[in-house]
Amino acid sequence: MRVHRTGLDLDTTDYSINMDPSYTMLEFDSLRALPEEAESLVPVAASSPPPSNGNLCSICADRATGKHYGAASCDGCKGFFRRSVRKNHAYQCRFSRQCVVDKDKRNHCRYCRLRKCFRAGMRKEAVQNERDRISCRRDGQGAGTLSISMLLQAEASTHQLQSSALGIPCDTGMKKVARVGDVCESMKQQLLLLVEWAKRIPGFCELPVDDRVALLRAHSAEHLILGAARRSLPYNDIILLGNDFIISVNGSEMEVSKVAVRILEELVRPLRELDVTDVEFACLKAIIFFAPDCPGLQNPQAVRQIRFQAQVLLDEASYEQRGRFGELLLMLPPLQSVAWQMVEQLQLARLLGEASVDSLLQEMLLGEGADGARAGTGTGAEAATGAVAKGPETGSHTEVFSFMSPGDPAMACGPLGAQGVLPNQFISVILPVPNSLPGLALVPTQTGTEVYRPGEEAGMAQEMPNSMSLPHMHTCF
Amino acid sequence: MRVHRTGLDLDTTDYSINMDPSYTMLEFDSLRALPEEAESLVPVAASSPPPSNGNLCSICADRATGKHYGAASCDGCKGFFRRSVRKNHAYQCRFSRQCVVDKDKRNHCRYCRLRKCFRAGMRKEAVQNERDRISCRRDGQGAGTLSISMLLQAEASTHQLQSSALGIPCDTGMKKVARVGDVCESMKQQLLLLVEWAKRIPGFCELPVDDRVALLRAHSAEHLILGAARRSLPYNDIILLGNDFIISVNGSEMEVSKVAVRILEELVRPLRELDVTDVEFACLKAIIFFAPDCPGLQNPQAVRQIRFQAQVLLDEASYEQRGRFGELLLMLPPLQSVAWQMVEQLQLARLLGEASVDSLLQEMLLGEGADGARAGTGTGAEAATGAVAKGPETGSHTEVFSFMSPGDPAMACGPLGAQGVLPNQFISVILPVPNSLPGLALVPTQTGTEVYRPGEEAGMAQEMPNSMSLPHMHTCF
DNA sequence: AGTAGCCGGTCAAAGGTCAG
DNA sequence: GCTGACCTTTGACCGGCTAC
Repeated sequence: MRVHRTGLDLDTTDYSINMDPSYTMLEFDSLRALPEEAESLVPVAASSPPPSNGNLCSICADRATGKHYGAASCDGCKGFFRRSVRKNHAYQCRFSRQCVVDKDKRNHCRYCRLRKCFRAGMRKEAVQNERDRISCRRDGQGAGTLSISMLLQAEASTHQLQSSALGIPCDTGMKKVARVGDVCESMKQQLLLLVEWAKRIPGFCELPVDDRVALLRAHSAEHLILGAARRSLPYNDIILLGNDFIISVNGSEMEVSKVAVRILEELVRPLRELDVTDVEFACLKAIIFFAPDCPGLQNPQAVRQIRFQAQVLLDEASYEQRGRFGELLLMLPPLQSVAWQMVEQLQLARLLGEASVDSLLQEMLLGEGADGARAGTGTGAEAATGAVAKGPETGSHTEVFSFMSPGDPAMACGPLGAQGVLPNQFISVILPVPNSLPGLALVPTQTGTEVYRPGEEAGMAQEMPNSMSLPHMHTCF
Repeated sequence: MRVHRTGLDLDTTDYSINMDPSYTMLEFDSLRALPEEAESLVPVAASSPPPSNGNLCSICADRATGKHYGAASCDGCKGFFRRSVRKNHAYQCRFSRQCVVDKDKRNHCRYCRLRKCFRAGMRKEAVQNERDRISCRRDGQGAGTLSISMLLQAEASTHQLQSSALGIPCDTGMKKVARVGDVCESMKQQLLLLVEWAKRIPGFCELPVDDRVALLRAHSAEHLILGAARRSLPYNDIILLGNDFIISVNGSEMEVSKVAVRILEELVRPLRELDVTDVEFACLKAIIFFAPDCPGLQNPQAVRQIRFQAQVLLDEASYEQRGRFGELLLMLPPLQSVAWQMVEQLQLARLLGEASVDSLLQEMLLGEGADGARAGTGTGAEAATGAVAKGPETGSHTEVFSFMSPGDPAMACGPLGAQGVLPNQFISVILPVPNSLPGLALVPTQTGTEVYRPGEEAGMAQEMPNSMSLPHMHTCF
């Protein structure tokens, strides 16, 4: 054990500097040290080539001697992990399980050290096992590797677009209370931004086009709600829409304000209490988006893998505070619930003629003709294997009740025939930019399948023929 | 531990640099410098090794156990030096700082002993930070907190009850395919077991009675689904019910089998891939149960705290596999989704007269007259503060659509008047044990508010008058 | 054939323990 | 409370195997 100094005793200065390392940086390091994979859990979560931390131990930030048991680590953490696994040690933290694990203090708490080993990607299966090592599979490289910076960029780009492209003044003092139409307009804008966001995620662009469509539809309502909640964090008792209208608890129409109250109580309040960071928001968004049990996915495993990465990124980003990661993930069920209620309200408003719902909202939010707008709904991600084959029974009571709720199970399990038809039409609708967002510039997607044709987008969403894209739902009305 | 110092020991300079820590041992540092003559470049260690040879302590001439902190020394001097440095002890010589330090008299003067340690070449830099305790782990188990063993006990007790109390053989080969009635019967049994389970959780028993009722209602459907999924893990393509009936993907009625497919695809499959443990199941159950955004809670913070504990327990139980905790929590949104679909099916079946839904199912699953059976729904946990005050608008379109879906928002946000009326009645219904579970013995709860009265429970659920307990929902039909 | 990467093992020298 | 005989843990270094 080299007590402190290496042969070259120049470390002394470094030492005093490292005494108080910004812990976040250490986290960042370990965060980049994404492990190869997580067993059967997820195929191959690509190992990220650690750009900055090069040869730092992802557990304690000491000098790493290579990858050991799945994580770049120093000899100390390597030996510690091996001994712990071999002897099946059950450590206990004498404090609150948030001990700092760095070069100086790594021996202070074995529980927290071991835990950080696991978090950094060490796997106990790698101990004592064969020497073969799967290191051949080490480079997933660019394919499907998520990173914080990528997510932040995607987020920033849509925010840029939002504030610069909208012709509506965003910073004037008095904000107008939104009416139903304003809400719909805002939702539409936000949905377009969601598409933009998704296109900035390389993993998304590499998915089959049908899967991309499915993902865009599946949780769009939750993204709207999450975005609204986030936007409203600085305010009290109002929801700030993307188009600068507000929804007030007291001053808005009843149907609208009911959802608003839930957003404030169940989402804004806990988000505020957690003081969620931008990074955490970005991760949450990706976690919601890449839902592997989204109905009709051709390649759910790829989606699961991306979500896994996002989930691990969030874990790393929120590691410093004990229990924080769990609290963040536990926002998702209420978010889903509120989102559904919003969709129901929208449905209702449309039925009553209070809102004009254009095709975009129809297809993304109301899940027209498909299973969209519902979380983890439908026959399941892998349903295409057979369970869906007996779909056509939907007709029995379905048509009667299908208008009951956009989340009606009969709809969700409806024939998947629409999948073959809808997606391409759908994507042609949502990818071009309507005039309402004049400054919005689309970057070409990496797959090149969708092309932005400047002349064709105007009013397209409204004018799109429904005959093909709404094969099922519209027959119910 | 190898101390990697070469013959060139530049510590002298370091020493003077490190002088600051207001340490009275500084005295010894300078003292140590004293013996050096003009040649301060000569390493101390090189000059120190006194005639005292390999296996003699260079401080007290006792038998040395090796090199410690830079000098061959015995365990006594080693420990003495470590303690002195660690505790920053300031000794004083009562004589003239010329005390003899040998095996016999080494404890006579700590000042002179420590000085001799330094002179022999011991360096305080070689003393490390305090480490973790090796043995004797004291369990700082706080009272009133959740624990794994508590959760496992609660789980085990309901399993015991289940297998011993049911008059139905559980291990015969051929299992019967459930019809709608069988499903309902199973659900009812499981809901009663859920109540039993909850009563084994001390934190639950300490909640206000209305909150206990609210929690029991809020996510009962998810518990049924989770239980079914868990029970079905060992099988393929079937759902095993608690009463030993099965739901087959192919052989069951359509409505039932649709939910079954989703359970299999979205829940059983990932749970199986994760190979979820009993402990993890137990934690998940508690996390689902203690939902702080359950509508109408008087004390959401207490519930949030319990869930936090459960969530942290799960984290600790699953931290050995990277990303596992997140994957487990991410089962909850699809679970919620499937649960709602099941409730909708149940509602539908009841509408069509296919199922006889008794009061228990009505109140716990369908959320009659309250917001139950929905996850994180309603006006929010803290809604009672004011948002609900303007509830009565529910009547507008609500009655028309309230049967649309058990999760209908209009219902969820309905007047909370029911809360004052329902709970106590409700709890009186679900706490006694119907005859269908003859062997089920209730343990008295710790609060003592509910008492098991053996003579009164028979058929109570069925016979309970609906007039009070279903003030809202039943008027819709 | 050589080298890089990762696993296993070793053991001096850290650490902690707990009667006395 | 300190001491020190006795035990555990740490980690720098090295040997060996596999893949490229």
